[in-house]
Amino acid sequence: MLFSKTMRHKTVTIRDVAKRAGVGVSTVSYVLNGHNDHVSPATRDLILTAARELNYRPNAIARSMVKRQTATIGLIITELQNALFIPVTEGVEEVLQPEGYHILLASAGDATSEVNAIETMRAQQVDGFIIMSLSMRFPVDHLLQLRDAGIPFVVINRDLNSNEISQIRLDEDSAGRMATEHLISLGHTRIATITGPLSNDPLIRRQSAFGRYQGWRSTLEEHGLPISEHWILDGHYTFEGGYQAGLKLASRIKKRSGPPTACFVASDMMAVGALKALHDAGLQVPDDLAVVTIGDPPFAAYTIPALTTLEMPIAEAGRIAARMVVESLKAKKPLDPQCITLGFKLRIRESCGARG
Amino acid sequence: MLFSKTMRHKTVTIRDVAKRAGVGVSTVSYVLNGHNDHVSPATRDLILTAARELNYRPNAIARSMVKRQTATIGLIITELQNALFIPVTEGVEEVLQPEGYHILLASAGDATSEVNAIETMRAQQVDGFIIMSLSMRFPVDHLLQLRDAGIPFVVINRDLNSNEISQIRLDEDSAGRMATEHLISLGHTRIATITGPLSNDPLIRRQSAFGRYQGWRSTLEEHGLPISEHWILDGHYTFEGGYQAGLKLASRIKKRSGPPTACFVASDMMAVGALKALHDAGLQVPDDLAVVTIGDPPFAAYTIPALTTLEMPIAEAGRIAARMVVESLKAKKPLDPQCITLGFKLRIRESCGARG
DNA sequence: TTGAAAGCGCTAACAC
DNA sequence: GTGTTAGCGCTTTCAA
Repeated sequence: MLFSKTMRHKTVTIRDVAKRAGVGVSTVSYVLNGHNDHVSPATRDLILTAARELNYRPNAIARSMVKRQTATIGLIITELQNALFIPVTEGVEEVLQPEGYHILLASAGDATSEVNAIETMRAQQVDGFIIMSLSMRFPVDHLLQLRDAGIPFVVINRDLNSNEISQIRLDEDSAGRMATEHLISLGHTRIATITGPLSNDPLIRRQSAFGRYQGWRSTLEEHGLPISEHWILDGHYTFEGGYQAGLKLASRIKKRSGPPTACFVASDMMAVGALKALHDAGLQVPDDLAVVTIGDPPFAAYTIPALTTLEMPIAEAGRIAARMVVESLKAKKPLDPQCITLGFKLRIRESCGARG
Repeated sequence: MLFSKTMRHKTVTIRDVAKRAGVGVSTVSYVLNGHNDHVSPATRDLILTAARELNYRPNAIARSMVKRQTATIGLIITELQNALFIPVTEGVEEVLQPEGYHILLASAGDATSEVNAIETMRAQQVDGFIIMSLSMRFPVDHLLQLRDAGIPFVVINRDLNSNEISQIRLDEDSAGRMATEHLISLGHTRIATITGPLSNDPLIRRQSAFGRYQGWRSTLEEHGLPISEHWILDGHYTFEGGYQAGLKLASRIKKRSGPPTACFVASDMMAVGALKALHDAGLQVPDDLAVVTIGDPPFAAYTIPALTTLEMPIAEAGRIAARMVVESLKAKKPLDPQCITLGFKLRIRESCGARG
């Protein structure tokens, strides 16, 4: 260490480096930014050693100040507790980091705090936004405002019927269809469903829940298969909700009055709950009830039985979103609004039986 | 909207507000920062309306520039995929957000990228750091350097034998002991363990794995209970590792040559794997083998059987860490290094039998 | 009670 | 090739 303890709070600036190297600040700036074409190798070395000797550390804030960009992207998540948080963040980081962008993170569970988070981050001068939501209905005004401000951003997993906003959606309807088709292809004709929150309360209702449910319903209708209202159970997208729904299903099966032989469970958490309920009720999966679900968490292969499920392309959504805003930033062109819809992939394991 | 589309990129500055209100910039600054004592209510109103009319948005970057602090904390995580990521982040955000601090997020899986991440964030002028690790052995030099720079930071869950660095540790040893004691209190005398990576390779080895293993071992020794080397299986802290270890345990149990009747599984992921292995082998938990584990993920109550486990105080660690660095920042005093050790809490469910 | 002015550390014309 | 200089938008003495 070159510094005594007493000096350590004095920040070394580009001016100090310039002085020590006996050159002007702009030359230092050029070298530090790799604009070597304009600088002779000799001065270059001079500057580099001076910087090293002084333990110089460029101040990115000052740089942002003049360049008027921060190389920082705001990542807003509606719920940290949500399992999707990990994969999006992974995807986002994976593309942002090599591009030299940083992530400013905030969680915002409702519309008000989302507005606040965006406002704060705009104050922090983030260059763009990635907003990962829970597919609830949210007001859209503040997003349009963002767009008007020319700040690139993309919304993942929200139900927006605006074509002025870039968004990445998951094809929930076709997920419901794929799951149901899978069950039908296995010979099932009596198929129940455990849904996410279908409430009309916009604060609770999840669009994904509705989409998945619709997919299930349409598929049964198209195949001319029976739909019993008793076979539609709301599991609230929670473990416990899935458990309770599973219990109801189990009692129905035990009564043997034309019970379902299969069930489409709209989320992995609910599926885990349902599996336990069925087990607790003394029923066998898949023999008494085949189960297919959505979401492929790490534990899906280790439940009893292992879950046949539709993998959600969440990390991919994160990657795409990140790429979109980075592209826009690099091209210095506004992000022209597009809606990308991502599909799900079937992972066959045990919960629908050995054949699939 | 007051602006036409063409003007929307012209940023409104404090000077514009001052001009419009017919006052000096300093007065505007006072008002905007709530230093109302020095300003007459009349001018105050003037300024506030001017700001509103211009849709003025303060530039936090410029502010940071002069105040030389950013109200931003760097959060460095060794592995986004790790389940602990969610609870720490939650804890950290919970205390940081109301204090007006922001989170700059980065993942860094090895020592080199940790050094890089810290360097980048220092360039970004973060005010402090929270470093959440995987309890591997990491070099400590860059941390000491951070400390010398007077930047407050705390390290969570790393095995540092430096008393110059603030850290929050989990009492892994006593977790191992508690788990084992629980099994013993239930009458078990033949107790196996599935451990985390115990390898001597510092890149793989986890200190937590070692601590938990030691806790198990010491407890058995103190009780004069037998320890068979065959009862120590490395499950690598993964689902699959737990599964494989579970399979081995199962074959040992079936041979009936003095098999273990209980097992301390050092992580919840491994426990889930082991549960499945035991099930696949046709064995019953807890009847054929009681299982106690560490980590209380949301699904723990819904495995078959539900996991009796030791809850890790990870969110609490995040909260404490965040509080520590915020305190230090507010007091403008260096964080005096302390090592806080957090304990685990027993959650009794089904995997050790109805009695516990 | 208010305003003018001097920076915070850096980049990028613009001169030489 | 290299140095001088004018800001980026804000806070904060210091005078008035």
